[in-house]
Amino acid sequence: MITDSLDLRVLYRKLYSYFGEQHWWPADSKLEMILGAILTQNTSWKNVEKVIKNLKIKNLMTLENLFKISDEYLAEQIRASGFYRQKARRIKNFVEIIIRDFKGDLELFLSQEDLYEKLIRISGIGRETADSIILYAADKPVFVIDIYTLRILKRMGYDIEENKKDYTKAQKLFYRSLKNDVSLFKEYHALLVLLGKQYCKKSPDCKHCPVQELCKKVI
DNA sequence: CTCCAGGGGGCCA
DNA sequence: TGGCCCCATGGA
Repeated sequence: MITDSLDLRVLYRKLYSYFGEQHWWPADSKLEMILGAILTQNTSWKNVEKVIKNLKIKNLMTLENLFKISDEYLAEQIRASGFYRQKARRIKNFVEIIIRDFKGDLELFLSQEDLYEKLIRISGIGRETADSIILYAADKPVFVIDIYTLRILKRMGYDIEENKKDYTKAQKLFYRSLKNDVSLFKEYHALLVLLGKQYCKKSPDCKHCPVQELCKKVI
């Protein structure tokens, strides 16, 4: 088992030099970032882009308008992102908290000391979505773990399974290896997703993978 | 046709 | 806790 934290620093350097800056999260506002985080749950970003574009056209990229409309109407507007009835309710759950408990002040909500606990309490926002919001909307240094990250760590030889139960375990690996830097965490997560999408898929393309020398078994 | 995507919640042992 | 099932569209 590889436990040398140097590997995770080497991985970042190699990914960064190969792929370059990713400038995540791609969103025009914090609200858009948060909606994107909910909409992309187990869903391709391509579909989410369509929905975000549609929400802007329908003038629904505001807390007030999202609060006003019915679940059914919102569900119709986000149909292309899948799980649309659930996600409509999840978005409403979030919006209702901001409107009712924070007077619609999203910045005030994001500056809460116990932001993670407040986020995780909202039905439809789990660990990954909460961490994504804290990193990319509140700009606080948490390392986001997703299925790609778990898969990459596993294939590199770490004692990690592609299962949410190893979320905290995977997070600790990065915390032990890296300095607490918001920009670094933002960029690293984006690079891991990119690597996962292009080369470290379920059926991997190790032959062309830019970091295959860090992997335990190359297929 | 099948597989899977920038997850989360409910239920049950 | 952890395993299983459900949610659902759209692209490859």
